[in-house]
Amino acid sequence: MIDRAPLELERFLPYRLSILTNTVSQAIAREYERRFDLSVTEWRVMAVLARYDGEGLSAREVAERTAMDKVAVSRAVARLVAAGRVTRRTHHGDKRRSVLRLTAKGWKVHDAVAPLARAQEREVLARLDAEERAWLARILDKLLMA
Amino acid sequence: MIDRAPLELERFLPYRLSILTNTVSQAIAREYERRFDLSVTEWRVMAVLARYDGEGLSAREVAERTAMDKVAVSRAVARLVAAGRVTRRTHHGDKRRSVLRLTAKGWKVHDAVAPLARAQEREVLARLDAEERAWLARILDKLLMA
DNA sequence: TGCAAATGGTTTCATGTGAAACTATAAGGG
DNA sequence: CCCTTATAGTTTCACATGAAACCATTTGCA
Repeated sequence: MIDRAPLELERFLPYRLSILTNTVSQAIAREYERRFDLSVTEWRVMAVLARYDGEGLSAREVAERTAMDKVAVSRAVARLVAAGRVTRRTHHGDKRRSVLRLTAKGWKVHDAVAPLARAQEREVLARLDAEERAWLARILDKLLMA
Repeated sequence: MIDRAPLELERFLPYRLSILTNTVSQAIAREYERRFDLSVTEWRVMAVLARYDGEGLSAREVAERTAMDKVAVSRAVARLVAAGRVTRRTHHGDKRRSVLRLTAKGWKVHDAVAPLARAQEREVLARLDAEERAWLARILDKLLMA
């Protein structure tokens, strides 16, 4: 049986996910790109550095925790270091590895952006009722695991 | 009250949506990009042309129905025309507008790709049970309207 | 009518991005 | 130990993308 019925793009899951992701991400990204000269990739790097602060993550660990590839991380880190938002040192005992940490300046940016991000998330979730939010969380968990 | 708790990226909705969208889209996109030399944007254009066939859509209408901007559509159409998959004529009575249609060759590609796309969607949805699928549809409807 | 504003579409420019190649260092196996 | 292989990270190249400028045509209205 040949499957020739026209594909209805607006009912097609990958398409709908793509639209939703773009609108949700862009809404906030534009804001902090403009106000802080901070790209999405840079923000993600800052977020994980903030979260695992004190440990001093390597670029590879950042890549793992942000689902970005190492090239993207390398570039984001280079910009963050140039902007004085992140320090990069060499790992004791493994000169290949870098040790990344937020600077005080980096923390200030983080503390300004984090509430914006949270507010944006709340705004989206506010359009759902409690039951829908619970299902959404569950569905994402399921689809995202391995 | 200042909101300084570290932002957990892996629980953050925009981030999770972004990961999910990328994995879902790339899984299939890679396949038909390689086999048919067809980008995601080109595929979307073909999908709406197939769906509204006979009417002969303009580039603007394609843009509306694919949520792509007019630049992206212009480029995708140019490639499709060059590949002989789409014809472009000038609208009767409005020389600014184009009238786009799939060629027989275009239909062949469409008929080969559409089942791949559907199969990919089914594969994702198969990871959810019936109840979850219903909620997902409902949640996307709600989040995507307006 | 004639002219400013709007519309359809393309081109240009500056920037972002992934893949692959590359450098440097470390680890592992004979 | 040496030498192959693996790993961390950067650079290069080729291409995708969005914003703004642009051209042609049409519309609205003084």
